[in-house]
Amino acid sequence: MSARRTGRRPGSPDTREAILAAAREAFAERGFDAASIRAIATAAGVDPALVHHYFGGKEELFRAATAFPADPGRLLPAVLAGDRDGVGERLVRVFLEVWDSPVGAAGVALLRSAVSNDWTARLLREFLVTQVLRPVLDHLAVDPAQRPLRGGLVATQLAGLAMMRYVLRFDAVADAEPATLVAAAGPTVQRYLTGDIT
Amino acid sequence: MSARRTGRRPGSPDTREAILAAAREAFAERGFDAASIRAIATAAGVDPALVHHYFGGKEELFRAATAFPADPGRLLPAVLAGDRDGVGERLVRVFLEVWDSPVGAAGVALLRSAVSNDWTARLLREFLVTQVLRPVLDHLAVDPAQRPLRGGLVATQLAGLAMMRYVLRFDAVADAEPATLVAAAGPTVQRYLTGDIT
DNA sequence: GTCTATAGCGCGATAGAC
DNA sequence: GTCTATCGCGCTATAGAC
Repeated sequence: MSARRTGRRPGSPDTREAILAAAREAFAERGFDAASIRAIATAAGVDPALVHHYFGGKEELFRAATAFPADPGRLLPAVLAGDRDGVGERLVRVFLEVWDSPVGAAGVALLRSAVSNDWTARLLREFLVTQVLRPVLDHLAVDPAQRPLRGGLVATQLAGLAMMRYVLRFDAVADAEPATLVAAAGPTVQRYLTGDIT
Repeated sequence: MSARRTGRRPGSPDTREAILAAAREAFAERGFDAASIRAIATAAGVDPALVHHYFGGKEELFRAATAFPADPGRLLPAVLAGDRDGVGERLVRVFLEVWDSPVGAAGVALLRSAVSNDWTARLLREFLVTQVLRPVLDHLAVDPAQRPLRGGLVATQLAGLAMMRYVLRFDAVADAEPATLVAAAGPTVQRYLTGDIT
């Protein structure tokens, strides 16, 4: 899907998008460090220097490629609407929907890079906390003293799911139907959010 | 930084062990790709060429450094002994004990490297399946048709725990008491092993 | 046994020609 | 706007001197 620009664009209008798509894929596949501008440029059919021309540097390219296209502010209301006991299941369901979709590559890129790169790790932590965990815990009016731990536990299950399904590609998890994983992990997340964890 | 002495290191008691220790730490901290033999050699106070002399190559050094010193065959009996409903908790407890101990660095190295390196990912998958999941599922006599999924789910929770506690260092999880995490994640693992996941 | 030196590679980045 | 050419770097690995 490419947004067409109105008005005359110098050169090929799609070049920028092609670079971004190639970058997203490369970062998702190999992580920030291992992905190379040269390989991205080749995949996009352009010259490496052009990438610098458009984006300035590798970090800026990464940020542009992973700028989260799925605005959690738009998705969370659907998770939070409805009964309190169903938040866990709905959170896992939306999580899988996003990550299974094409934009999920940005998430994979972020996760894969966060493992061996400090500043992308911070990016991921902040995204998780401020965009996902905090709003959910707020909405459920969880005891503030328990929020860090409960949020962290939710993060372990979601991150583990993402790791096995998208990064390490553990067969049984990677090939499972979303509904199967929702049924399995939904109650876990629900318990971490509102259940008895002592 | 210049602890360097000219001439031959006399009677260095165990240069090999020093290199292995430095390697384990470097691989745990930065992953296979990002860790460099040069840095490892410097940390161990030896010349990079000496590392090659002892171990032959980077891959062999990695294998030597992560050769799992905690034999699961020795630890699993304690997990499996006892009531069937306590396997989840005991598995999480032993898991944390091993990873919190010095030898846990090998696990962190393996996990961190598996993310951006195909053959270390395979190493990790095989270790998980053959050394941990399969014996546990066998012992519990889980329906063979369900073993891949149930094993995969257990893997998501354990891997997520390891990611948050040791790799991404999500505060609430990294600083939590082992007992807290056992109480929280134990029942999850137990349910994935023997509970209702439909 | 240990170190110096270097080959050979891929990388990010940039200058400047068209 | 796009590309060629190149700089400077860090890496693994090896050859060979002490």
